[in-house]
Amino acid sequence: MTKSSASTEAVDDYLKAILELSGPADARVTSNALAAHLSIRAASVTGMLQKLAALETPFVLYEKHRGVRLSPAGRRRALEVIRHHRLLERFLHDVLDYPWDEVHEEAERLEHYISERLEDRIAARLGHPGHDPHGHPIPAKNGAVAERTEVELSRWPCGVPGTISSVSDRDPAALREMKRLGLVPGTSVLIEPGARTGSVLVRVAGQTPTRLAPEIAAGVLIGEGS
Amino acid sequence: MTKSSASTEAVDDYLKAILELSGPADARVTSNALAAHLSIRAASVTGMLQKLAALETPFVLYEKHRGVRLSPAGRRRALEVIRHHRLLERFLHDVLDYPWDEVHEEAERLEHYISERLEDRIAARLGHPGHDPHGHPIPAKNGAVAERTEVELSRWPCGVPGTISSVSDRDPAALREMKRLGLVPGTSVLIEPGARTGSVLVRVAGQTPTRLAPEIAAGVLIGEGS
DNA sequence: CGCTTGATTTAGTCATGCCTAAATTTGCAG
DNA sequence: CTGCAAATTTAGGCATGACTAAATCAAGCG
Repeated sequence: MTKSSASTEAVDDYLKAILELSGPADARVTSNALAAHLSIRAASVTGMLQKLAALETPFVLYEKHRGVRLSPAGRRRALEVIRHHRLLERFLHDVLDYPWDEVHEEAERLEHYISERLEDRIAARLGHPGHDPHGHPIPAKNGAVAERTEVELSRWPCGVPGTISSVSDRDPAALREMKRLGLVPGTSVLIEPGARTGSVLVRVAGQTPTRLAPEIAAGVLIGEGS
Repeated sequence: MTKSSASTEAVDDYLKAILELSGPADARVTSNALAAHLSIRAASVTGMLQKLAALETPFVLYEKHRGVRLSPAGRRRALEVIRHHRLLERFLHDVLDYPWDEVHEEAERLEHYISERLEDRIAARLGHPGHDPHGHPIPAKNGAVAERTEVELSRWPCGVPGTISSVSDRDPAALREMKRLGLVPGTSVLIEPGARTGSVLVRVAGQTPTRLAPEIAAGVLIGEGS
């Protein structure tokens, strides 16, 4: 008796993790990578992947020892949860005045529990926004996600003006630091030449350049724009 | 090793049920009553009550075969969850335009997952309301609940003007019916004499009296007021 | 080609919370 | 006071989802 669908918090988290780790190329994701990302043991991952692949409508395509990829259903659910997350962040930030370094944790919990109805109401209330407060695109209801042409900050050429596109929301301290430096999505910056160990020298228009620590710089995407 | 605190969705639901069933007199609640209220088996209730009573800080006082009562900690948590629920209902209704017969279900799910922080933001945003959209009082953060002097509609004396105080939110159809009849909290009404089988003849100021079915009337509280 | 090493899977546990079936207790009628 | 019926508890299971320890697989090296 293969189980039907339904989706728990744990399942949602696996699907989101697979989507994030597989990248735009939809590469296979290893158990180890998932275990690290989810902070659980690899053995637990294997068990779950076997279940997710054995569902009546499987959420993943799984070949033992070769990693997993999302099935269409799995991708659909993952995008739905990400949509919930980013809409919630936008909502908490815009309507309830949450500071942008605090929205992530709350959204991470609630994303699993809001109904389709609430999702729609929030989106309507916000005017169907395209991005969360950190600059990440909000998937549409049909799963469409805006193209991402941005690159990591450390890969942007020196001397070419660019615009901060998004900032990782996984580390509140990093977000506070970015805010302090004025490096919020939409900000125009120049990369200055300087010693590289992953760290980056950034200049916000008209200000003194600042050095960003590698952990922080790694979470910043930058795109074209004056 | 007795387990510490933490509180799951299931635990919250038990505590809320005990609070609701024990009434203002804080009477003991039987396993059977809980089982019926929660739509689960009595045997499952027994197991859970034993756990809730064995916690490092017990949520209930439990004597086998004699029912349970909430401990101070249990009461505190129950009131917190009810506060979440009613604040959420108010919020969904006022800020997100949910119809009043739909707020209950959504709030029932979310009440377990909102942080203290979000609770506070919502309360602030609403101006610290005292009642949910159905007229039920919202417990204060310290657990204080407004006195309830109201009585069931069927117990209100005929001919004495009263004001609809609250309407049970457990049945969406009943709520729609009440809305249709204009019987929302705050409405002034008169009870007309008429055959009683639990049903009630109500007259909203200036209108023709309507007969309320017993299931519906049972969920309505009425108090003094023109 | 065989081996070592790291990645991965299997096997067996545990806690949560629900269920059924089988005691057992309680309380009320006679 | 007895005994039955209803309420309640015990015993034993199942599903979820995590963990540890012990296989096993795979991949690169010599």
